[in-house]
Amino acid sequence: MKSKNLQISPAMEDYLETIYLLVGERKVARVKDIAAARGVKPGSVSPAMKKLAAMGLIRYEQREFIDLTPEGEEVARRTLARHELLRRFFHDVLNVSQKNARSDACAMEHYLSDEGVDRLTKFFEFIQRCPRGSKTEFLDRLHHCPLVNPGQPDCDHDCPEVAAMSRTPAVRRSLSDLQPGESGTVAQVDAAGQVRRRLIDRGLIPQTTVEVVRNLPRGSVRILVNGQETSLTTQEATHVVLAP
Amino acid sequence: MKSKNLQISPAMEDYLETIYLLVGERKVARVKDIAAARGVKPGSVSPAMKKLAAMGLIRYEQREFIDLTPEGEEVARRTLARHELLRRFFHDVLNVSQKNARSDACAMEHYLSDEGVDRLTKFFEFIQRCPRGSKTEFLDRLHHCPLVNPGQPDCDHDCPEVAAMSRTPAVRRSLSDLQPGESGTVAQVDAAGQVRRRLIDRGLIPQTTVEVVRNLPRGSVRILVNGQETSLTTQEATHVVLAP
DNA sequence: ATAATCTATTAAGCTCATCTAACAACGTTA
DNA sequence: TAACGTTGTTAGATGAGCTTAATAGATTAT
Repeated sequence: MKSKNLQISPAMEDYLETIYLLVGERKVARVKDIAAARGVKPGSVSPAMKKLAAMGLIRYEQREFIDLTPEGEEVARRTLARHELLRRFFHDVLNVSQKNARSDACAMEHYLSDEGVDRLTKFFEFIQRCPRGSKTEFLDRLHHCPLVNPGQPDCDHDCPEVAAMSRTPAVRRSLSDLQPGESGTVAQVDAAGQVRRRLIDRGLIPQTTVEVVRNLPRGSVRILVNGQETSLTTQEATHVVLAP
Repeated sequence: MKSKNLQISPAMEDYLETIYLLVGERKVARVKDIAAARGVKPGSVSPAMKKLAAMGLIRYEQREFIDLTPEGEEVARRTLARHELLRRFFHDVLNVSQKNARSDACAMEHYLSDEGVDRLTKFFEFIQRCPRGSKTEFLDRLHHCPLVNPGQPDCDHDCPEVAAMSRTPAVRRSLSDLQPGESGTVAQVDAAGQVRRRLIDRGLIPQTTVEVVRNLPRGSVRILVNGQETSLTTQEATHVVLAP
């Protein structure tokens, strides 16, 4: 009696999820289909099925159709629920492309804690029910806010921030305005493409505190982010908008 | 010249991140410290350091202090930025406990796509800059909304939803009100603890369409969620609030 | 019924990340 | 300088998950 039942691994969860979906759409799951769906070879699937059968998660007789036990179905559904939750968050809330939303969700579904599931669900409940958080009131603003998405039409014709921006576009404090020793809080990374990525990758994300350590020759600054020093060109620093 | 430089693995990213943090707080990273920080044995660290050195990501002479190369530092910082982004989202936005926010972020940081990073950053920029999305206007409401967090004081004394709720608490349509053949959209899972988890795990998350297939004896219903059939007790079904 | 074809299983071997346990280098103290 | 304790390295083993290639069972066509 060897109890190998420590924890179910991401790969095994994926197998269960795949079987669940296959049974749902084609009534039966065969080794070949599972292999194709997961992008692995059939030779990998057989031993995995044995294992799942030994764990009591699938019903599996050699060379027969594969089906989930109630326990396996529970795991599959739970995994799929996490997947859907994450996929929707990335796609519907953050506007990430379907493809990336799906693949991000696919990898992260195995790691999201129960508490995370619960709170993410609450988030959707709020979006759905609070009039101030509802689709038009929050998601549309998020997706169309000209402060964050340059070129978008004004989300709200009485938004003071947007008005301030269009009247005096220069009224903003950026990282390049700080003197050595001064610090501020990042409000926005006002750049796109490579520059944006580079700045974000250095930890310059909103609500982070950043301090200018000293100015370097050749138009660079030495900064302190998350307790670590890095250098930035002054050019790059102008794209880091600070909170007032 | 064997090019083993396919992709950097999660474990290697973790090593780089750990070294980065150690160098930041103690100036030096030693094998022992890295092992302790990652919760592995020193015997696992040495070969990993060899590998990272071969990839040009760390500077490493046997038995000497370990340091990141500029390339390694870039990877470490990028990983850490993802970590912070996710951690903050879970903790600050979703109110997940520090502990879970950290561990969720720690596992997911390796899988979040560039697009996900970008959009999550945009989300924070919006929260920070849009007056309607700002801390008081959005996060506080999210965290204190009595619609979603029972027992919280009213977030806003003229919220029509909350008013409706307190005047006529029975005015709501739940899954148990549907007849076989009818369907609806989940707005909220109005339950806590085990019941909530069970319902969420079955895919009953907000914005999901659910159809009642038929009533079963013994007070159960057969439902269709995400193209799959499941059963629920009528008791459980009453906790699934549907959108009007 | 038999051959051809498809599908599933098995065995051997690979990579990754880890462990344990023996061993080597170094620094400190006696 | 000799001995000891700390730290780092190495070798060998493990386990998960995968591949490939050979083999075995089923199904279909002739």
